[in-house]
Amino acid sequence: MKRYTVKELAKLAQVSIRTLHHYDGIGLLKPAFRSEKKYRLYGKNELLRLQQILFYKELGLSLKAISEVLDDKNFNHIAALENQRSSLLSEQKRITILLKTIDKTILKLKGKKMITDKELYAGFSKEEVSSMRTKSKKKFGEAEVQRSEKYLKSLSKEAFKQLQNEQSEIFKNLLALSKEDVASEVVQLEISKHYTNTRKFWGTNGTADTQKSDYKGLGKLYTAEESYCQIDGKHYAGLAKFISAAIQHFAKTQL
Amino acid sequence: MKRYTVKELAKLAQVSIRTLHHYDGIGLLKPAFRSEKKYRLYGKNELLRLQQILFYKELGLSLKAISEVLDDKNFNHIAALENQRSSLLSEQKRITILLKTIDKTILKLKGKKMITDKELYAGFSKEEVSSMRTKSKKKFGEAEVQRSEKYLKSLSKEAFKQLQNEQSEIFKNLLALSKEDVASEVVQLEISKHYTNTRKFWGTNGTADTQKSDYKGLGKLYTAEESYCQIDGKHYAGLAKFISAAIQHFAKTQL
DNA sequence: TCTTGACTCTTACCTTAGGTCATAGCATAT
DNA sequence: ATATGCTATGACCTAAGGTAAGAGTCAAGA
Repeated sequence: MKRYTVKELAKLAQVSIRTLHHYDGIGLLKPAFRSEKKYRLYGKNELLRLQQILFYKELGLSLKAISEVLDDKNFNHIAALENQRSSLLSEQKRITILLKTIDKTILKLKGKKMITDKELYAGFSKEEVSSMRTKSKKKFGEAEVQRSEKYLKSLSKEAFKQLQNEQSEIFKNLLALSKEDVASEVVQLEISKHYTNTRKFWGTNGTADTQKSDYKGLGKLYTAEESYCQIDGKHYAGLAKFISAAIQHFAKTQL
Repeated sequence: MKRYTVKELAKLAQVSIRTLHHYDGIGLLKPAFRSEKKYRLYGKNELLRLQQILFYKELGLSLKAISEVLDDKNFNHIAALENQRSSLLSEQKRITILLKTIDKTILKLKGKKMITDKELYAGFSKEEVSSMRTKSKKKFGEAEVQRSEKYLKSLSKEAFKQLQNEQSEIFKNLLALSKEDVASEVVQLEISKHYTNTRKFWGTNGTADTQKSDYKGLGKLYTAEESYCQIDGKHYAGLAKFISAAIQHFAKTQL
């Protein structure tokens, strides 16, 4: 007769060893017997029972309920299943209602505040954001990118404009500080604001990755395409280079 | 400005006081201030916030997630809602699959073992069982009755036949004992078996109610309609009266 | 004024289904 | 004999409160 150790049984049934310990503890699945050294040893019957347990668990029954179903030979499994079926049905109904509610709420919140794509990319070029997203996809996967995309698009006009204004404000401050050392505290403070603000545009603020190279890349982009750091549509000589240098320093020392 | 104590707020928002304590503890909903004696006092803003909390909770967000949504003014509620929406969608999909699985399993288990109505009422008259159910409904409510109905119908042919056989066996034993005193131990032991078995037919075995009057009613029915206690289709003079008397005694002394 | 009942406070243990250590005993191959 | 791997038990942790104990507080009636 084949005997399984905890590890073997766990692997066979795709559960953790802790789970087997737990089931033993609550008396849901006891080993066929213990070795001399108290090792748990399971047989075919236990494997079978474990599979039944997992089946009922998948259907959402609690371990206690499963105990009752499996141990009461007299009682019929069908009753338990029918019971669970009706629970699942009401849960399904509940979720349907919740989905309707959530959709209505979203519509209401979006209302006329939904910003257009044009407005979305007014602060950053479409290509720039698009490229950032492509890179992000490789790092974080499709789902995460879609999440942030949704976030950006769902920003209200007001919030988006505020972001733009903040960015513009930072540029102005930096312009005023453009005779300072790029490594000076005052300049680096502004850059730190710029970094945070930029990540809000990217929809990646709050994520673990500091995006060091992305941010450095943005700095270089400023020198290559000075139009990106205009202030109120006006160009200021040397500003792009100054900001870019400050960004490189920030990335090197902070990220 | 209106101030609410824990009890008032709890009642207003239909939550427990413990919940308010908890929300305070985790910083989700702090009282506007504390009285001199440390009593929590809430204002309108807190009521409003609590309502928002409950809304999101209803949608299935964790308290932690709710904290984040409500506290990050910068962050948009829509993102959180969209997120939750997709969670709910997959949950709905999962449940649909589970329901299919459960239905298939039920069908398989029932297979050809499902007993027909004809078989179900073969041992007891349809009217009798039906009347018992109607009475039970008043006592226990619809849900409980449906549960037991399911149980009865889900009995396998084998289990059902076994019940019938046991009932028949009891009648035979009682026939053999029909010269004994109805109050004698031997007779009362058989009646006790009959009682348990009958409650299995009724699907009420295991419930708290002893169904004293129902059971006594059944005894009287036996004398009124002797066909109910035939053995293998044969009628035995006086048997119904004997059993009925024994049942009355059992009900009086045991139930 | 004292007492009683209703209310409040904090502290703490309990619930599910295990996850995640820590510590120690056992097994096996080198 | 030792290194590696497996096992055991015990303990603490999670989410969202329920339940209860013990003590302080408040308002009303005697």
